[in-house]
Amino acid sequence: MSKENKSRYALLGALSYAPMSGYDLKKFMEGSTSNFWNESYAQIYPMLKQLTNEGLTVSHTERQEGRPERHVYALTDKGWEELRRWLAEPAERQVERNELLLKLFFGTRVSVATNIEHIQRYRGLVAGSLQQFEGIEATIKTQYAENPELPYWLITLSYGKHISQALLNWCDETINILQKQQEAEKAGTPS
Amino acid sequence: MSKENKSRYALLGALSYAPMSGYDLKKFMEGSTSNFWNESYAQIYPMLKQLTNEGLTVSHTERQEGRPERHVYALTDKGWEELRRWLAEPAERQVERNELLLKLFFGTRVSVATNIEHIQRYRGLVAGSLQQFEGIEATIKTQYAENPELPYWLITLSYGKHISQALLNWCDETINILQKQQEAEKAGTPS
DNA sequence: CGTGTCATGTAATCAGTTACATGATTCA
DNA sequence: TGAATCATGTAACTGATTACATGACACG
Repeated sequence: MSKENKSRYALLGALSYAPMSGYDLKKFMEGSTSNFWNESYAQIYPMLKQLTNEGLTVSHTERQEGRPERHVYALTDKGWEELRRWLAEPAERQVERNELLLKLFFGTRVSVATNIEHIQRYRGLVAGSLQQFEGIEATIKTQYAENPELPYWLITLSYGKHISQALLNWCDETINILQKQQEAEKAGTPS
Repeated sequence: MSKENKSRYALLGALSYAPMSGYDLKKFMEGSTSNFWNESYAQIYPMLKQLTNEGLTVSHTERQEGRPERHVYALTDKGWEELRRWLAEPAERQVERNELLLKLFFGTRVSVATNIEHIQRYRGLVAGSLQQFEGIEATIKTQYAENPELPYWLITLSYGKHISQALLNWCDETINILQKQQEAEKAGTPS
C-alpha cells in the first residue's frame, strides 16, 4: 500500500516499449521522459536485479566483440501485470519544493533588484524549455505520425507547454510589479 | 560549493520573521510556505542544533507552567548574513518528478477510460488548490494590507494561481482529446 | 593523444520520511 | 473518555546522488 518505490514502475514502463539494458534504459529516459522523470545508474542497476529476483523481468546476456557485455532485461507476464496494476492506480500528488518561491517569500531581506534578477534568469530558462518542447513536438509529429503512442507523448509535451507558458506570464507580471515597486522606492517612499 | 542543504535556509528565512521554537517553525511553514516548502520535525530539530553550533542562531529556554519547555531560536548577525548571501544567489532549477505524466507516457498499456479518470481526479485536486489560493489571497490582502511583506506573499500565490489555471486548461484539453479517441475506438478503428 | 561512447557496477554519503517515545492540559 | 494541542526529540529506514573503479574502441 501507501509508499511504493516508483523507480520500479519507470523501469517496467520503459521495458514495456522494448527489452533493454541498464545503459539503454538511461538513454531511453534521457530522450523521452527526462522532463518529468529520470533515474541514475545507481538506481537502475540494483533495481533491475531486484525486479529479476521478484520475477517481474528476465535477463539474458549479449556478448559483443571489443565491447562490454550487454545485460538485456525484458518484462515477464508478471511484470506486465504489475505495470498495469500500477497504471490503473491513481497517481499521488507530491508537494514539490520550489527554491525560487522560497527566496521570493523572503524577498524583503534583499533588494528589489536582486529579486528581479532571479526572476529574469528563471524566465530565460523557462523560455528555453518551451522552445525545446515545441521543437520536439514538431519532430515527433512527423516522425512518429502513425505510432499509436504518439497521442500520449503529445499529452506530456502539452503539459510542459502549458506550464511553461503560464510561468512566462507569471514572470512578466511579477517583474512588472517589482519594477513599479522599485520606482516607488526611488521616488522616496512617501508615507 | 554546489550542493547545499536548503532546509537551513528555509529555517533561517522563517527565523528572519521572528524568533521561534521548532514547533513554531513547523506551524509557521504549514501556514505560509506549505504549498512550495515544508519541513518535518525530524529535519527541524537537528538542524536547529546544527545552526546553533555554526553560530547562525542562538537559543534560549522559556519555562512554562504545565507545558513542556520552549526552546526559542533567533538569528545572529552571522545568521542574517548567511541568509542574505543565499538570497542573493540564483535559485537552482530542479527537475521534478511527475507521476501522473509517467503514467500517461505509458498510456496505451491501459484503457483510455483509465487515463481519463486519472486526469479527472487530478483536475479536481487542482481546482481545489486554485480555490484555496484565491481564498488566501483575499484574506491576506485585507488582513495584511499595510505589511511590507505582502507583495512578496502575493507573488508566491500568483505563481500558484497561474500554474493551477494552466493545469486546469491542460486537463480539459487532454480529457477532450482522449474522449474523441475513445469514440473513434468504439466506432471500430477504421484503417 | 585526449575526449567521448559503450557498458557495468559498488560504496559512501546525504536527504527525507515514518515510527517511536514521553507526558501534561484542554476541550467536546 | 478520548482526541487534540503543546512540545521535544531519536532511531530506523528508504530514496537518491556523487564519487569511484574498470577497460576497450572510435573519432578528430
